[in-house]
Amino acid sequence: MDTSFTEENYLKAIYHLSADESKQVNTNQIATVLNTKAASVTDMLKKLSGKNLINYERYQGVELTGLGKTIALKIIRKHRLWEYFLVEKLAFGWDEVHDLAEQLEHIQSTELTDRLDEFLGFPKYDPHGDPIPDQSGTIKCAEMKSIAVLKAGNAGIISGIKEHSSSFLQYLEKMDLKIGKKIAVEEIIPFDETVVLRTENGEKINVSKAAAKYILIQDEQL
Amino acid sequence: MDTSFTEENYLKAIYHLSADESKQVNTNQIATVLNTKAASVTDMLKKLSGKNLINYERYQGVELTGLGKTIALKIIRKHRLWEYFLVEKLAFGWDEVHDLAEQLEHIQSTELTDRLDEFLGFPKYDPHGDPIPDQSGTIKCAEMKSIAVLKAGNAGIISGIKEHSSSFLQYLEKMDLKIGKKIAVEEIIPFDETVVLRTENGEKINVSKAAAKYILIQDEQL
DNA sequence: TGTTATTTTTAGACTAATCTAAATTAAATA
DNA sequence: TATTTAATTTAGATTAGTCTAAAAATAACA
Ligand SMILES: [Mn+2]
Ligand SMILES: [Mn+2]
Ligand SMILES: [Mn+2]
Ligand SMILES: [Mn+2]
Repeated sequence: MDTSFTEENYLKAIYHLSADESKQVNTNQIATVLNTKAASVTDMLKKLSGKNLINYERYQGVELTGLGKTIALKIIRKHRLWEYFLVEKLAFGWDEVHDLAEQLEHIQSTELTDRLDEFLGFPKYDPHGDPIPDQSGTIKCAEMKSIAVLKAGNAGIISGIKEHSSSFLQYLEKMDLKIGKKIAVEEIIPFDETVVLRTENGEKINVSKAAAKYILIQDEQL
Repeated sequence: MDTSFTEENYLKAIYHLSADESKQVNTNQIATVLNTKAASVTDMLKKLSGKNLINYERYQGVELTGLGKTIALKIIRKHRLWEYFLVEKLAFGWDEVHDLAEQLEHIQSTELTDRLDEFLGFPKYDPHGDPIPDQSGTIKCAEMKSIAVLKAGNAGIISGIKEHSSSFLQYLEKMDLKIGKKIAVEEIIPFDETVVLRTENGEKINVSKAAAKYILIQDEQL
């Protein structure tokens, strides 16, 4: 029961696509996120199906089996632990670590993963606020909402993002909108729905509707 | 100018073989250390030659070009830095880290390598006493000799080993023969050439001729 | 030096992962 | 419902890396 680098990437892609949309995942969606062609995806789906990692019927889309989900979560665990390591120990910026983690997530050794986890102090969230699955593959999924749905007066702690492109990460960096920061919505300007945020130290930050959609907050600290 | 996982392993193997024997490396030697067949090696030699990473003429063996050596040293640098990380930061045993480093050495990013180096405090030697090439690929090659060639009364510091199998590493572990330990040769028993070592704290350790061959010492600390 | 043994290379085939182009199935819509 | 459009699958080819078996070159040695 060995999974190749490539198979792992497919499982991870299917996991993320089905988490976002919580339904059957289509061939073309997978092709898009993996930067490959639909024909290649079909070939791989047959292979993964043969290994009982996905449920697949021609033309009907796919979903992960229990085994497939377990493997996907192991990859995601490694990805996020390595991202945490790179930011916290090697002083990389949060916009610089994803591509490296894409490589490191394929290192095969649960022993290494678990020791890294311990070395890092069992972090719950990666640098982008995404939850890190524990040894058993369990994810602590905090209740989060986009600041685009908030009303004036609402408050919370920035806890996650829905967009991981480095241009967006750099935007947040520039705006000083960091994970863990406490913010309150002061007003929403009607004209273009700009969200005006107020931070704990009185700073005012204007966020466009487009950006607000991708910023997630949590009500209270756990 | 991109080198694949496989190409990197060939370059590394050729480097190590030519360091040991300091001459042309043969097809069969490479096949042996890489656990592959001579025919596969020939194919790869042609490919590496086409990329100017080795000098190769049919039936005459190979040697690395300057470029090939540079790449090999980068892989070795990464291998040894990761081994150091695994032992010093994640508390792995020195007999457990080689296979993991075989995977980690192929992670592509000089930025990561250099930051890891810094994080570790720019170590000069890996857990097995092998020198870690610096950023420019320079190796500090200390003068070492096998304790099998010593006479009674000679002394030095255990600084390296010539055999990296985990069974040998575990043997040294059991004998409490660690890198950095100061030892003196008390006597060499004529019958079977057993080397009797005396450590700084008065401990006596008997080492067989077979094992003595693989243990390297240095005269003085630098 | 001629013959045998060893090493190395070639020839041809295989697998994993990919692609393009064509065929098929399903979905959308007139 | 019939027709058009979009999504998906198949067919056939390609590339990297590997293999076995056979041929060719070199080395060993009688
Ligand atoms: Mn990431
Ligand atoms: Mn992340
Ligand atoms: Mn090693
Ligand atoms: Mn080592």
